[in-house]
Amino acid sequence: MTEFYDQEQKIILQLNEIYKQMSPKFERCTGISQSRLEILHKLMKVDEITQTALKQQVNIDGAAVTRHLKQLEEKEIISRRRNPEDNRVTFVQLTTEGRRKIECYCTEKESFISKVFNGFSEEERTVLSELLNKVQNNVKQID
Amino acid sequence: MTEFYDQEQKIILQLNEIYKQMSPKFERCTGISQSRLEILHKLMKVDEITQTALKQQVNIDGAAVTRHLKQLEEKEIISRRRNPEDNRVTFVQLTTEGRRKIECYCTEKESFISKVFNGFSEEERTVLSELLNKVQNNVKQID
DNA sequence: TATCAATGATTGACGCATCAATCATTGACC
DNA sequence: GGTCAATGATTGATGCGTCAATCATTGATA
Repeated sequence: MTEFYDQEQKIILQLNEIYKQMSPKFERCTGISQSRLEILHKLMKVDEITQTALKQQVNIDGAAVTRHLKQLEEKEIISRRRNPEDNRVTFVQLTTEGRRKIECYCTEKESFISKVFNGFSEEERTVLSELLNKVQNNVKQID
Repeated sequence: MTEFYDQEQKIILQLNEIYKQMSPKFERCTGISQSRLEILHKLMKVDEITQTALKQQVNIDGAAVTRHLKQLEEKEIISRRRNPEDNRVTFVQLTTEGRRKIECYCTEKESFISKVFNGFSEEERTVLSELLNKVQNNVKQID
């Protein structure tokens, strides 16, 4: 109905395209998927964390978390153990080897991200972040 | 390296989250996935179009296009025919029934999008679109 | 103590995207 | 006319996400 519909539609399209273009490039450049690196990044900041807490922090489905962790465990990047006080919950932790590897990933990620914001002023970044925040809040309220 | 790294990283996170939160809600609200609706939207604007051209316009993999069209064909929303002058290429076209159905989807989409931009001024939308464009161009140049 | 609801993790089925491999058709070139 | 590279569409394998169903464990309660 609004006369600004075309503009709005274009922004939605831009958001989608950025995501679709960025994700595969991120993965090629850094050697790891965004989700998985996000998991590892959370793990890096703590000693040990509950799988449920981790799931909430990275905001992906528990099933997906389980599968990520399973593979990371096979590669011996993380280790898991049951909580002896409550056998339902499992603790997740980086191995020392894992912790070392992530350093590299993070360096690559940093370099990737700086390319994404090439030519941006601090002002522009701030404005962009605020506007995105506004969008995000609106989206959150839908339904 | 840059001292603004945290801010940049946050924006990347915001972009991802918006995408991840918006996509499923879009689908629930409109009753159709974004990609599929984008395909139909392109089809609505033309009489007939080549499958390759369609693929380029929606910017997704040919394999995915084939699979979408296959299902849309089964539901009799679109129809396809070979180009008699070159049997390799296939033309895609909305059926009249399909064209009718899309009207509804588009109405829902419009309502959805207006919620996403609730409270935005025209100025803000313009700035956002420009900044996203800048991001997109940077991403395009990576690799 | 037996039952039962809640919680956490896992698995299965599915959707949607990618890439790589394959198949059919075409057109150019010997 | 036969060969061969290019083009367009399809299929298969894989990755990653969702939801729904299931399983084990726990704690409250009759």
